[in-house]
Formats: sequence, C-alpha cells, structure tokens
Amino acid sequence: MQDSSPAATPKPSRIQRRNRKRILDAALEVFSQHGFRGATLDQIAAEAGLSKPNILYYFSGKEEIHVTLLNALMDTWLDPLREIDPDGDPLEELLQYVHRKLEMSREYPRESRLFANEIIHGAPRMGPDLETVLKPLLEDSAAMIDGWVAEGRIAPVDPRHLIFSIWATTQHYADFDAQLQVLMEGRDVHDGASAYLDTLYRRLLTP
Amino acid sequence: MQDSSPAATPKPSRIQRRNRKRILDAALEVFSQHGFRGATLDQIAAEAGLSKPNILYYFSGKEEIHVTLLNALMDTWLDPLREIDPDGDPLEELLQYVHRKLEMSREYPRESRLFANEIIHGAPRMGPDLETVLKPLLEDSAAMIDGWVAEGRIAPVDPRHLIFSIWATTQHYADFDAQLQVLMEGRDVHDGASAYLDTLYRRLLTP
DNA sequence: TGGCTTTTTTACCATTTGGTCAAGTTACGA
DNA sequence: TCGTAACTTGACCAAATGGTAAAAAAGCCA
Repeated sequence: MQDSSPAATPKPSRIQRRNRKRILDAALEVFSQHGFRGATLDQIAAEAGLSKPNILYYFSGKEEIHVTLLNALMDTWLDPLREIDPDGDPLEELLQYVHRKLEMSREYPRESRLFANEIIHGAPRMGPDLETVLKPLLEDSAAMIDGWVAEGRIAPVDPRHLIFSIWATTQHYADFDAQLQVLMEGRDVHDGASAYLDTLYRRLLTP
Repeated sequence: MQDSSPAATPKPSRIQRRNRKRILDAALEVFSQHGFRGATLDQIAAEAGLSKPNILYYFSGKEEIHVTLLNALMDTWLDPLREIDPDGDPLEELLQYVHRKLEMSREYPRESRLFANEIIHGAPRMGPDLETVLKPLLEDSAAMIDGWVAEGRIAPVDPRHLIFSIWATTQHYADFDAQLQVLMEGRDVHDGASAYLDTLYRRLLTP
C-alpha cells in the first residue's frame, strides 16, 4: 500500500534500507560493547563501512541511532512473554518461557547488553516504553499467573518476582558473559544453564 | 609501624586520607551512574567539592580512580560468599547467603552497578581479579556445595549455576532498579523480593 | 615567626568527538 | 543521454574533556 498522504515519510529507497540496516547493525555492535557514551560515531562508521558524515545523512545524530535501536529491540525482546499461552499447561508454558529467554541470551547477547546498559544507567531513553509497553504486559502476565495459582495448577508464587527472576537468571548469561568466560573456562555454559534453570523453576512451580 | 624503607609510600597524611576518601565517594556515585566513559573528571570534582587539578594531585588519572574503586569493591563484594559456614546447616547457610546478597543490593546499589557495568563491558580492568580472587573462591564454594549434595543434605543441584543464579537474582534488584521503579510503582520491592527468593531457593534445595 | 613542605588554584593545552557544509559523485527516470 | 534528485565525502568547527605547569595558599614544625 503506497502511502500518498503528504505528511508521511516519502519512500525508503533500496539504498536507504540497506545503509540504515548497516548502520544499525554496526551501532548495535559498538553500543553494546562500549555503552552510549563510550561509543563514537567514528567507530560506528568504521564498523558500518561508511563515512561519518554519511551516517549523519541517514540519522540525525548519535542519539537517534541509539533510540532507534532501543525501540526496535523492545518488541522482539518481549515476544517470548507474549507467546505464553494462557490456555496451555502452566508449568510447561512457564518453563518454555524460561528456555526461550535463555535462548535469546545466547542468540542475541548484544541486544541483551544494550538493554541492560540502558537500564543500569537509569533508562534515560526508555522511560516511556517501560511504562506504556512493558508495564501493561507485565500486569497481564502477572494476572494470568495469579489465575494459575488460584486454580492450584502451579505452586503459590509472587508472579512479578517470578518474572523478574526469570529475566535476571536468563539475561545474566548474556550480560555477565565476560565473567562466566573466566569462571567456566572450557565448560559448556549454556547446556548447564538450561538444565539448571529447568530444575530451578520446575521445583519452584510444581504444585 | 612506621615504614622506613626508602621505596615504600611515605605516609598518608590526615588531609590525604580525607580527600582521597571524598574523591572515591564522589567517583563511586558518578561512575556507577554514568559508567567509565560517561563519567567526567569535572563531575567527580564537583561531587567531591574539589577542583579538577586537585583531584589529579591525589590520583594519577581517571583510570586510577576507577581501578582503585574496583579493587576495593571486590573484597567486600565477596564477603557474604566467604561467610558461608561449611559446618552449618546447608539449607540455612545458603538461604542466609541469598539474604545477605539481597541486603547488599539494597545497601550498596552503586557498588553493584559499578561492578555490573565493568563486567558488561568485558571486564577490561578486572580480568586479573576475576581469575585470581573470584575463581578460586567459586571453586571452593562449589566443592562445598557438591559435598552437601553428596551427603544428601540438599537436593542435587549444579553448584556453579546455583551461585550464578543467586548473583543474578539478587543483584538484579540493584542493577535494574530503574526498571523496577516503573513496574513496581508504590509496592515494597525489597520485602517481596526477600520472601520470593526465600521460597525459590528453599523449594530448589530442600532435599 | 620564619622557612619548608604539602595542598590548592588559575590558566592553559592537546586530543577527541559530535556535528556541519559545500562540493563532488552516483543512480535513475524521462 | 541528459538532468535532477539522491547519495557520499573531504575539510572543517566548536565544545567537551583528560591532563599539565607553575604560582599561590595553607599547614606544620622548630
């Protein structure tokens, strides 16, 4: 559907799409590694294979790149939570959620660190999203879990802290990877984590 | 004992001690809030109530301040783990460890964030300490827990991932505070966390 | 109080870095 | 193929920032 309204963004050309993607990819790499202040446009430009002024042709500034990344991230980041089936088996649904989150930590550690970094520094660019996107979703999920508890289908548990602990334990494997590399030298971290978290939440939630 | 050997640091004067402490306090505040790159000497100076050149009279540079903080932190940070009594009741010892760690997150959120920030960015200034201090301690603790499991005094569990999950769940309350403030508006986060984590690890570890 | 050391400040400096600008260069529809 | 719009770049800036130097001030002790 071609947008013909005058105020809308005209049309993203082929080159536009390609270069914006390159820039965002490069920026994810650099921001997740060095943080917002620690990252420089020169680094992003080098990583993207573009010149700095060219990057500023596609984005109005460093800030806009960062915000764009954060917004895009929020959605995919919460998908696993949205995928919990209220009509499924509670224990299995929650365990699947844990495994999906752990899988995301392995597949997308840069995204996890980008997010963690933003929150640690007080979420200066995510405040609105947390309130409008994350909070309602958390409340819905908490209500669903409370329902399961009330029906006696899982053991009694504080639903919000349960979710926090799932976030904490799974994202830890991405965010603290540097530490784990030292401590778990050689061992397969992820398989162990998967088995451990399964046990942890199974014992917590089994009625 | 007055040190009279020629190569040793002479003697920290009263003013030296006072000002170095002021600087480290201020730096902890600023570094934990903005990260290493995000923090500026001017901010630290303002927070400490000293001029920038004066700060550089006490420390050779921004880096040295940061490293000093990190080193000082490492010790106190691991104290709770060292305090686990191998001869105590396993379940109660581990639960106490959880509560002590949670308490540290509440008492020293800045330290927690400083540490998290360092690790997220690849631990560029902590590599040696992780290897020489943290790793041996983890191995000792893991052996102790394995012993408890072998004796059947707690349920079978991977000791390293158990410890990781305790770190993750407790530090989460300090590191992701900005997120929790939005999501738990008004609720008492810490009391809920304390009760939840007690349940979580009790159900996991009860034989 | 005089003289020495320690501490503090004022004035700078060099580099880094986010961002601009005007002049190219390339892509593409007519 | 030609002209216009889209894209790219080299040369620059101004502000921020880590750090220095030398002089002034404050402590301290005989």
